[in-house]
Amino acid sequence: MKKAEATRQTILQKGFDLIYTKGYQTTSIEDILSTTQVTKGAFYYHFRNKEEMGLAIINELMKPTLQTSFVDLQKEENPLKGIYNLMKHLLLENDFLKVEYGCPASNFTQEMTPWNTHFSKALNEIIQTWIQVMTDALNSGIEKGFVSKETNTKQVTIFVISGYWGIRNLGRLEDNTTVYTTYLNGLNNYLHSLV
Amino acid sequence: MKKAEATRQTILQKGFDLIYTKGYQTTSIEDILSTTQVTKGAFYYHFRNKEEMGLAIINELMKPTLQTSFVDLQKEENPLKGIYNLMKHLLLENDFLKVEYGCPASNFTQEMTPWNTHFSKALNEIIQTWIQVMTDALNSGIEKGFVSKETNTKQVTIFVISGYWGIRNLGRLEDNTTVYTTYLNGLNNYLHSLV
DNA sequence: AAGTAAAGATACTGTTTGGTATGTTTTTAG
DNA sequence: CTAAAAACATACCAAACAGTATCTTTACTT
Repeated sequence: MKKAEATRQTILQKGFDLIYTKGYQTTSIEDILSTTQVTKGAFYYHFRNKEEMGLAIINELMKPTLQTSFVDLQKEENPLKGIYNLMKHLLLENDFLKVEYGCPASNFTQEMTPWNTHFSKALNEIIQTWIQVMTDALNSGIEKGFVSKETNTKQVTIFVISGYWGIRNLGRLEDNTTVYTTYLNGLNNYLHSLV
Repeated sequence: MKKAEATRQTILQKGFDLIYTKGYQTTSIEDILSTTQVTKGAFYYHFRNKEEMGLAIINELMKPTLQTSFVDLQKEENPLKGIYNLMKHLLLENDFLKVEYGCPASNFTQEMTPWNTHFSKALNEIIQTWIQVMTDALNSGIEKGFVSKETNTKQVTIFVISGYWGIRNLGRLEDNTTVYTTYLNGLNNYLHSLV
């Protein structure tokens, strides 16, 4: 990796870390600079402003990362199992995502949506892809007989993703993984009702 | 109402409006002052600082408002119907809550949790009350035969509330009530699986 | 009506912060 | 090797903002 590209990645990575743990607005550019070896000149060489960095974090860091989690869903034969395992993985086993910090995409959405349309648009693209992948998985699950034919796959997808975002929010408040296991049990029961 | 109390309420009300639509951090005290007839002197007479105002908004405005929505849940005989109607009301019929702005409590939580424990605590109290009320309703629903005896009421509550918070988040992104109706249908199916 | 405390108005301050101007070093192309 | 462009460094600026100091008006009590 070229050196210039390395500093760019440093900024994005550290920027993501700080924003994930503290929020976008409470993370100042100075914060990023002081916790790295990057100077202001370098920062503004790579990004026109703070917003451009934020968008780069979404598009170049978060998007690809989430993309990989879709793979787990796609390689599982039974989508109901796939969905449950994905959620379990995201909530309990992924040591990149922490309870107390919630879901990066969800956090970002909540904080930025009211006043920044660019962010909303970028985030919406991510979530729409997720919805698409899950719906497709459920549809093929119907064909393979894993899911009841009467299932409205789009509806189930929306329902499941809502639950995920919500529980992440709740998890932050309580700062405790027991709500996660409780949620997962609830999800499990729900998914079984779709067979 | 005394005049002093009136200005205090003006601040809280306008503060809530702005925070609900724009977020806490993007709402400056100057914003509140310029959209009301209140001056800085008056503001700082009533509140020691911005945080104290935020907490007052949670405790004196949001808490009581949410309390009233619980009543709907408690007066319904069948808790499953009660839950569905409550959600439907909150999502589609309450013209105080807007799609594009989401759920005030959820928004606040997301924005403040990472850096302000006072806010988290106040918000957690609200949500814990909500959980309690819903669980109680479901428990009495079991006794009355509306809900299956095998139901884990706490689990169902967590599952339902997560869904609500999540869909509000999703609704903001898409800025469209169709996700709400989709969600409500999903919720309806889920609740029927508990009979 | 007068005196006192509550309530409100105005001007100001210190700091944070995003962003710029300008200069220096490093890399790359020819 | 050298010139030019890319990459980085430092000092500075203007705006926004939370909060304070001080002064004036309003409301209440006796």
